[in-house]
Amino acid sequence: MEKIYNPHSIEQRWYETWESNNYFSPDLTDSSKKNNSYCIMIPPPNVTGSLHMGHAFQDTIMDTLTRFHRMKGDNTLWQPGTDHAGIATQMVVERLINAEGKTRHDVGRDAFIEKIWDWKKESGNTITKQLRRMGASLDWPRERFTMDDGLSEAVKEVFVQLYEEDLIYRGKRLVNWDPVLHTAVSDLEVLSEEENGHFWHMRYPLSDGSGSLIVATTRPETMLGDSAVAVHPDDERFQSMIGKTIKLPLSDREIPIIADDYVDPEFGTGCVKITPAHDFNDYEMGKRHDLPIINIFTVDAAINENAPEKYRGMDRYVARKSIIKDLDEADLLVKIEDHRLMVPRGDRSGAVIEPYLTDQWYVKIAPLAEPAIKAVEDGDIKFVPDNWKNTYYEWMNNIEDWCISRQIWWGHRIPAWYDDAGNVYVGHDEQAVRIKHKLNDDIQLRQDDDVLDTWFSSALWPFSTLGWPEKTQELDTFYPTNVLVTGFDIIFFWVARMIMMGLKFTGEVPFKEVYVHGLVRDSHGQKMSKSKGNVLDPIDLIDGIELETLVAKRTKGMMQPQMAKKIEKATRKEFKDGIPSFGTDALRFTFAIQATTGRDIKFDMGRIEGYRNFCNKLWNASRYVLMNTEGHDCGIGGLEKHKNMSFSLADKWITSRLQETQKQVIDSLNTYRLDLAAQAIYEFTWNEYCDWYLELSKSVLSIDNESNRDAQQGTRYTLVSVLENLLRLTHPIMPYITEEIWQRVAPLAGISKDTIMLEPYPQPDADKVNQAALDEMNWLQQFVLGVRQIRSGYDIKPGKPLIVLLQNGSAIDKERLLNNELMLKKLARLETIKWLEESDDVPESSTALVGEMQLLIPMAGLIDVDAERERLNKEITNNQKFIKGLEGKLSNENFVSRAPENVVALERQKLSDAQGKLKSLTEQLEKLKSL
RNA sequence: GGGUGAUUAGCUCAGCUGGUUAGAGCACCGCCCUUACAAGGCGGGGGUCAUAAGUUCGAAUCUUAUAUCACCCA
Repeated sequence: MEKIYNPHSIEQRWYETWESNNYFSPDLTDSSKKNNSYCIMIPPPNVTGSLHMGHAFQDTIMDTLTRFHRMKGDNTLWQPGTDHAGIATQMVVERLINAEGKTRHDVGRDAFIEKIWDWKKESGNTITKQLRRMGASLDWPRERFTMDDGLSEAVKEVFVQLYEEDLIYRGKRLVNWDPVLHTAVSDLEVLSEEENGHFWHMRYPLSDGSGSLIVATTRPETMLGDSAVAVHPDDERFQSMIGKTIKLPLSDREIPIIADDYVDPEFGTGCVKITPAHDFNDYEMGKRHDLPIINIFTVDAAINENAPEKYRGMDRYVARKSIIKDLDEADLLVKIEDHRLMVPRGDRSGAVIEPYLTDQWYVKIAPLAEPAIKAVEDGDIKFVPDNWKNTYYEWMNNIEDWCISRQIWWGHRIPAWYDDAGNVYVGHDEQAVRIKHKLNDDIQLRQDDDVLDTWFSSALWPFSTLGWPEKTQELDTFYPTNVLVTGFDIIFFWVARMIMMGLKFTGEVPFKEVYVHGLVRDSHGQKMSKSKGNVLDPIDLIDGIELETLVAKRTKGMMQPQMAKKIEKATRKEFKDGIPSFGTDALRFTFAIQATTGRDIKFDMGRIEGYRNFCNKLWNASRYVLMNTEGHDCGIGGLEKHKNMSFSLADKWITSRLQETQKQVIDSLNTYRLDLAAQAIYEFTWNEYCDWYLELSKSVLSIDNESNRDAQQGTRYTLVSVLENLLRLTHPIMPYITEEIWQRVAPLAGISKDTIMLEPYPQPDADKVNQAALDEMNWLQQFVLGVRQIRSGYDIKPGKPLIVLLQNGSAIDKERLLNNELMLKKLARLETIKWLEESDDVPESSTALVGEMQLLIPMAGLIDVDAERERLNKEITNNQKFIKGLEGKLSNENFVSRAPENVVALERQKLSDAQGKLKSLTEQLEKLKSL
């Protein structure tokens, strides 16, 4: 093995091996495995997208769970696939066409869609290649795409069924209209943010000339569509005006003054202009009062022919200016206030969304939501962490009908046809519609131009990918799936809709648990975004990137070029030497150890560097093991085959600790605490296996004679078996490095298999936990630590051999010393260890305690008496404080009588230990004084 | 305005159903290139657990209020 861990040379090779051997595929030939199936559906990434840090985090979680369950013996499927991402993809391709100076309308619908398919072929494997780089063990032969034939069939089937049950309807409603994209978008695709704006106060004169009202608005151009002015029914200021009419300025229409509870008398002037065609609240009020709905906008949000001629054709903001000017000239503009208001923008186009009256398709959601709420209430679906169910309820209880039609070209075209009379026919295809409704060929049918919201097909993902509506073996085996891993941002878009559709069409929940993870942010806690220039590409962390390339990447194609300088400066400052190559395993470990439930991750370069170092540590520890075991007798088969093999304290201890670690890792993975699992692995590997066990093994391996053969065999056996177990334990989180090392180590443990990833996951064995060994090892560690502290405290060179004298030892201490003298000498660099008799003179020493036993290092020429005195005094003071606290506690009648017995006993034990220690420290101080 | 979460060492975070002299990594200080690893070893310093009140024999942990921050929904 190379001296330095080099992820590059191993990762690519192993992934190809795994994939080409179909190790990722579940076994469907054996029906007995049906009962222990495990399945995760990947949230399908946009087919034309590329991997970002959020994906990398999420995929690490899913792959860790998948590999864990596969090794546990479950029949495991991680289902891959991509999403056609209607608007996003269409926009990408449209931009390409725009660059050629054409629009999609110049190209035409069919040709445009053809171009998108071409684009998909070209760029669609970017993200799947990147998923492979992450080590994701997805079953690639099953890869699906939301627009492939099978899934499209499922979409039609669902649409037709819902329509036939009156759960899909077509209606003229106010929708969120994107005037740039020319399509309706759902509530969820609209992002409202507070922006600076104005509040215009306008005077509306009464028709009878008896006075006027002042209305305030943030969108004055909508006055062209006003059909009433509303006041609160109890508002005394306006009582006399209710029922009268107003002469609407500029339009010269007469509109009524109405009373409605909705009006907040405190807000603005207490009078609200009502524009039912262009405001959601006004629309509702218009329905209540039977007001006319006057649409004044074109699809571009320019003024249409329903408005006075003067304004027709003007863009909404041009019209706004013109209207303000005209009002001002007519002396009807009272004042303009600065105002912060919520501005709704399309999440794709960034355009200000207008409420707009159009014909759209809707899903009647209430009948679907009810069972979906119940499934969570009944515990059929559990959220992890649990509190997300509140967010889910909150939304589900206030859910509105879902607008599923989009006026774009890329997507599943709505399976509805119209005849010339305007009748609607819904069916799988035109032929089916004709047969069902007995329509002759001479009747012209025209398919609806709209396509379905992308989330409509995503909602079917958990069962459509498994072959639904066919009754497939895959559905039978893997549905309901086990867990959905997702960010909270799409609980509404996607999770809730999958639950509703899953229950509706399969009668079962689509997944039993929803694991909600946090967002990956930059090191300052900022969201990563192109415009901030703080985006990290997971592939760059794996492969490394030169500073210049990184700067170029971050500043290319900026929306606001003036930001480029700032970004360049910040990037050069943060990444002075670019980013080194950390490898996939280090990246995955970084994600895993930070995956505390429901918390965002601040991505810190220090962390990933630390875990790259951890990989190196594991690598080098393995080198040590191999160096000392290859070509030697490693006791393959264990005690059963080698009756004389003997185990040292260290062997028994590390074996015990391995069991405890395994238990903790398994428990943690079962409860989605990847952070605790990774933490346990890290600590065991570094702080126990490497820092103590490997060091202790050296003293056994250094004595190469006949009488030590059984002990060497035991140690070699333990070195190998613990490492082999540790590699399997770690594999789900770090697949590559564990496979690479395991290939060398497994044969030494008598295992000859092709891959670690199909080996069983380690199981803790309680019989292998040796409490006596754990206690004795603790004694040994205290001993070594005591010597090291003295050595370091007095600047004694690490290499200088020391003499240790022991006092006040019990029989156990004596026995333990006898057992471990060799190891102690080696670890603490001791020349001799000697018991002092009562009668012996005690030389000037610095001392440490191991329980009751005193450990003395003679000071002659090494240690400064004053310094030692000071050190003792300090420790005595600390100890006295501690004792005082304990005594206070134990003299408290309430504590002794009310606290559980074991707690009291523990405190008593602590007190007596501390008192013993104090006594011993005081004696030592006395000795120094008397000298 | 409503909701959710957070606040623990200089930084990034653990601390599970209340009982540790409050932990880790990074950073910091000192010593050391000891044949697995300097991407390392050994030792060390550093925290009134946001604030206040309460429950309790006992609170980082439970309750309430306040402050600050973040996100979601109006």
